[in-house]
Amino acid sequence: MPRKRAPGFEAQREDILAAAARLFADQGFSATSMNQVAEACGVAKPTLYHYFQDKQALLAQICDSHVHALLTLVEQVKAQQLAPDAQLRALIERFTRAYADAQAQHRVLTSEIRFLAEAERERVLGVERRVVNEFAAALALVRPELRDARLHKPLTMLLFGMINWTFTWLRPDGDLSHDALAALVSDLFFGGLGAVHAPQPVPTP
Amino acid sequence: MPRKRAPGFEAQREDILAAAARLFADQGFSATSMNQVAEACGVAKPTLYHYFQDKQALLAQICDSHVHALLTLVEQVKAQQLAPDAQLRALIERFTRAYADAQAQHRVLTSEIRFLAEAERERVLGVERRVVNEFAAALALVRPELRDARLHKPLTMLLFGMINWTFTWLRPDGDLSHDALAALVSDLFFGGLGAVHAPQPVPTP
DNA sequence: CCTACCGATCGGTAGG
DNA sequence: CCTACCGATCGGTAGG
Repeated sequence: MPRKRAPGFEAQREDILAAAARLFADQGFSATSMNQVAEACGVAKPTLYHYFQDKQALLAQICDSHVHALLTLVEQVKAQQLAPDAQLRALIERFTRAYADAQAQHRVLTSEIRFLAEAERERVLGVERRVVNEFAAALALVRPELRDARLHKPLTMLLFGMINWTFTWLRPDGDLSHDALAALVSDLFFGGLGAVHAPQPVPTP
Repeated sequence: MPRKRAPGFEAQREDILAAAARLFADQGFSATSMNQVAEACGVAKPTLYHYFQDKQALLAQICDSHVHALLTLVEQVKAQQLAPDAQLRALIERFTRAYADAQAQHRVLTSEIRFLAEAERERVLGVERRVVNEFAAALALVRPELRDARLHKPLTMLLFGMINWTFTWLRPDGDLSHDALAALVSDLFFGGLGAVHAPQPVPTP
């Protein structure tokens, strides 16, 4: 019989995942102990093993759910059927905001994925690849000749670099809001696309 | 009397640092054991403690020497007294190349710095700040109104994001060389700078 | 007796 | 869901 509130298995599970994501993001997966996770959500260590098989399962769940959230976000934008420019701008804005809303999950996804076992890592990377491919396709609609020059994916990764790197320097309470940042990234990237010249249009024989 | 070769204290030290940098970059600082470091350079673990006080001293030395290499690189470009555009382009090219030449050190500097004790971390971050400030100053020479809008540092960090993020996707044996990447980053960033508009020119009262 | 290093093992703590 | 533990391995150091 619960004492204070309905236990809420799912709610407790989410609490644990959120606490783990924050700790993994701040300290790294390896340097974080299961005792720290337990303490952060006010339960004893063995309780964690009631909700998750082991430490890696926590990491896998964080990465899986966040990468699927990113994929859903891309598909939502795609479903809007915007013009190419507007679609790419929308993607940039939504991803910058997603980063702001799920900072810890995003950092775990990008930095701690190497600690997953191969099967889980490949599954997550597969979804990541779909997200990147959607971005690259949106970019190719804006500047088709960049796809012919095989530059649409490198440019997509440079864009992800700008967005993902913000965790190292952007202060949530600083002068620059995430909205202003999204506008800055959009302006910079769109302006830059116009200046990129495709040198060797590789023929496909 | 040495058996095979002159022992070379400094050479052995450099060997250890190189092996540690690679392991720390691939596995993370916490997940790398001193035994692994020792094994990677063919010595017994206690030998490591003849060259370095402890595991953290290895990390501190890697970060210190790499961040100073980056600072030296910036100062070399500055000493060339190039025109603003050429100087910023030179910085981008040199940093992209530095990343290619010292991939492991660069990844350790950007990802594992949190495992340093506060004093060492602050010392390294201080040098990093000087590097960023030099980049931001070079950028402000190209587009002075961006400094007035307080966008020169965010834009500098977006540039670092593009360069530093390459470790997640750029294959050393892939189609895109580091030279081609440097040109791509330069074109994209310079083109983008022209498109960034400084919305609120903050007056300094 | 010094240096440079090895085989063995220390006290503590990790995940489970 | 807690107390009490385990096999193993951690970073660091003893004697020789």
